[in-house]
Amino acid sequence: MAFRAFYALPVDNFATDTGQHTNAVYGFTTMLLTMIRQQKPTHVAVAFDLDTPTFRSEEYTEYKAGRSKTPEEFHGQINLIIKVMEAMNIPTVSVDGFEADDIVATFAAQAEAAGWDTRVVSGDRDAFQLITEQTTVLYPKKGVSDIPPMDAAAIIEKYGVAPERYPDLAALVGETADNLPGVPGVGPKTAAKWINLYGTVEDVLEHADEIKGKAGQSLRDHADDVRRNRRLNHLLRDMELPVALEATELTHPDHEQVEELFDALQFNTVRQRLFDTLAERLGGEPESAPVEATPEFTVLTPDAAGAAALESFLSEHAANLMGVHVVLDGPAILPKRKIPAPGDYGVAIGAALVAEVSGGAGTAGTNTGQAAKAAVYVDLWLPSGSTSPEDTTPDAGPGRVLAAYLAEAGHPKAIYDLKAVAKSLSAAGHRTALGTDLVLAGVVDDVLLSAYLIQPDRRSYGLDALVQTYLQSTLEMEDDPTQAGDQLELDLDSAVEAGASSEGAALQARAAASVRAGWMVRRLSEVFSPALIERGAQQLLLDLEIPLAEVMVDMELAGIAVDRPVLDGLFADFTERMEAAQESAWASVSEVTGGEKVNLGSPKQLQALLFEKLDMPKTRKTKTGYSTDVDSLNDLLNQTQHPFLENLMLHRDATKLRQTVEGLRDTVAEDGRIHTTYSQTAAATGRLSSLHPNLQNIPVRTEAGRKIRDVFVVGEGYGTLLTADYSQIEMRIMAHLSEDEALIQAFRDGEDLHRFVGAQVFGVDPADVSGEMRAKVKAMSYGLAYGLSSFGLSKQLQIPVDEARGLMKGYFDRFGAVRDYLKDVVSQARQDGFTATIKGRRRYLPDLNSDNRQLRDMAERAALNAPIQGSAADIIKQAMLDVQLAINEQGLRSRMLLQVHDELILEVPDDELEAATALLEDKMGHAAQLTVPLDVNVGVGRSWHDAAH
DNA sequence: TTCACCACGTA
DNA sequence: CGTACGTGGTGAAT
Repeated sequence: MAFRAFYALPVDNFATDTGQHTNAVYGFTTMLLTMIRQQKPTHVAVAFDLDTPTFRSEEYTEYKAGRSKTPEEFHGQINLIIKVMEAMNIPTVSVDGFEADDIVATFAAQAEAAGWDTRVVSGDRDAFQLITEQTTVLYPKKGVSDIPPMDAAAIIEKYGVAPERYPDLAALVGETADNLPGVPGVGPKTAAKWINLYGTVEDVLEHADEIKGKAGQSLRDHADDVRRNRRLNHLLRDMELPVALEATELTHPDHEQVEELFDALQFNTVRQRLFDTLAERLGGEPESAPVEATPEFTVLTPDAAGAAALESFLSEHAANLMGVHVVLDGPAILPKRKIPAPGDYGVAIGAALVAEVSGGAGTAGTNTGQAAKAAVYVDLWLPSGSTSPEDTTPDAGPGRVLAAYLAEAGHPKAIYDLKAVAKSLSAAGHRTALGTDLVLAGVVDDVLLSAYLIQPDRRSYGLDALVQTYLQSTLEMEDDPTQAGDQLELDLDSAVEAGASSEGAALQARAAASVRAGWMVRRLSEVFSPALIERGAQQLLLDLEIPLAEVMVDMELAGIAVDRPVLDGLFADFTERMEAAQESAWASVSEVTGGEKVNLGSPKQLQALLFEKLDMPKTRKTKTGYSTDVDSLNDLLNQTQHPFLENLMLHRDATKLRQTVEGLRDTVAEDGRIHTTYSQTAAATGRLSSLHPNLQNIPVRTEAGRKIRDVFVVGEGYGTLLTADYSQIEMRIMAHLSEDEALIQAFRDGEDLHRFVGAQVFGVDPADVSGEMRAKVKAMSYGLAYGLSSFGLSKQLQIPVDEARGLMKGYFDRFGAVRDYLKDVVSQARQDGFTATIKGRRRYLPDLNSDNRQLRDMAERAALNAPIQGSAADIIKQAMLDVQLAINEQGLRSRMLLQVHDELILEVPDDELEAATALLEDKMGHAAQLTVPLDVNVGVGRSWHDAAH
């Protein structure tokens, strides 16, 4: 059942912050609680398999062979389940040499003898043989929520034989999972026919000669297999068990132990369900409604009465933290290829405000009673039939009151995805009844950002996923997951039936969903707040990430102007190059291919051509064959001088550039600008990422690629683009964190870092450091921050491993503190379980203690890099805030448009150029106090390319 | 239509 | 056998 739970529940949604997976624990526990509630047992025991051999594997060494080994993520969860059982005072039994099903069968036999009704819950069909009048088997159909009871009638209906004959049927058919082959060509239907004709397996075999045809011959040929199967699938019913039947009586759980364990597992909701379920069974206090139940709410009418109702609601609750959920109707309903433009970022069509009445529940995790809640919903959508805001009387409705509340910085709000909400509210005036844009202030928690700070390497930060992980609940309208799903439709139907208009019903449903989401945001905030404080991440949230989200709203809305003709010209140019290279490539192999046009974009077809038809030497292995990446192709070119390879690489280059240009062209909005979207929760180190399109990977290294940067230009009404980037920020952070005197001195003296280091490593004068030496040292210095090995360095520099090792030794001899620092980072992280940046941003790396060497090594390299990359991210984020603040203070029109990890791009009116330059140098240069100066380079130009210095 | 894989652009 | 990302093509599976 634990295994079933493991595969039924998404492993990513069930993990503690430290990386312990809990999906099997969660699934098993909830399944057991459901069983207790449904079946109302007086006695419960749980049996486990052991890893050790059993009498079955002794008899048949192939038993259960060929099973893929247990996934890494399942590891350790069984022990956690046993701990949960201990906390619940439910005995767990396992016996060396036997399987869980034998234990279960023995318990069932004892119970039957004692005249008890028995339920066996098992994911093994062999348990069907235990079914009698008194004993029912609960066998999971799928997952852990659909576990129908199987009695004799159900078995007969499903398999056509009585339960006691089921193992006979299984013996004939075979069981793949146990590696027990049956009679080839015989399925359940044939087997059932024979069993009903003759009886047991032995009876069938006795009459084997009477069975005609292929099946009969097959049976005779495999009689031994069948007998073996039957022996092995027979469950023992007379074992010696270490626990007496009477000792399995269900009792009250160990309250303290459950609290402690569930704190560690971060089960915040099941704990209540556990106490409630057991209390209900054992006649304790009455069951309380779950904390996550949707609050009762009022939909405010779009008139003076609604406004008054909202006023009164706010006068009572606005001073306290409220969960605010804004219904966005936008990207979700836009066709995928539609290019977002200002006003298209999703439109706010309603908002729910949810408060927790003081005197209700305490802090998260210690809730014992039901929280008192209060909620209202304000719809902002244009009423049916109206085409413009004028059709309504917004001044009289609750919209104005809501707008004032949202804009009031003194009213604390918890929200989900501040940036997205603020963007859509800023466009509210276009499409809602309010006729004005909305301002959002007073956000003291964005649970999206809180979750990211707590666990920065999650795959999904969707509200539903967070609710699942941290509240073990769902956004679906019904708490019971087995009944979720059709609830919304049901509500709609019943409302329509009751005579309401379908529009009214839709409003009601929208309101309910919004209120529920608002409540979940409120609850998440409650759970996250203490967690943030415990991690020292509260400042990061309040002083860095939340204000940064607000800054990015304006950056995203601004976008960056593009020169359309230049863009189109590049596309044509790259297309031409691509086609030319393709023709040449095809021509250069036409003799081998017979003119067949290989798809140059298909690694698979390339492999066939290069390694089979042309019989070139094999390159690096990939999962699906041999690599055709640039390094490999260059190696091949050196060895074979085949012109196809050159043409192929030219084609690759041209295709990639063309693709980049095409991607940009597709995303130019109607305002002639490209609006990227920054993700604040994508990179585990704390960096931002850029999406739709990604403007953080625009080519720069090659001449042809750099031309693409000429496409990004200053927009109308502004004079120039201004770029400012940090020079060698990661190396400076390395110097700061390692406190290496030599490195620090180099930066303080303002020397060319790589020249300086080169001089040290090669033992020559800085003036005598050749370009080649400098390049080697540069590669090494940066590589160190990533955990580069001598092997990797040798490959990158195309030098012997010994030489690479010598380089590294030379480096560490001169910069010993760097080596000590790198060593300390890993050992400290192994101890703490996390790394931290200069602002205290953590990254958890549980794999540092993994048994798997590859995983462990990867985690070590991540541990080396995270503090450095993450601190750089902290610094530029701080700089962005400081820059924006200074722009505001000085009343400048200049505006930030892009961030590319260590670079900011601004749009500046001519008369502000001086002020903006000074401001950037100052704010970026002083965003952090390091032991070394932060050096900033500023460039100016009409395009991004020209502004590069 | 979805997914894994490869390849490749940036810092 | 250096980190952190996002995008897009291919080809197999659904």
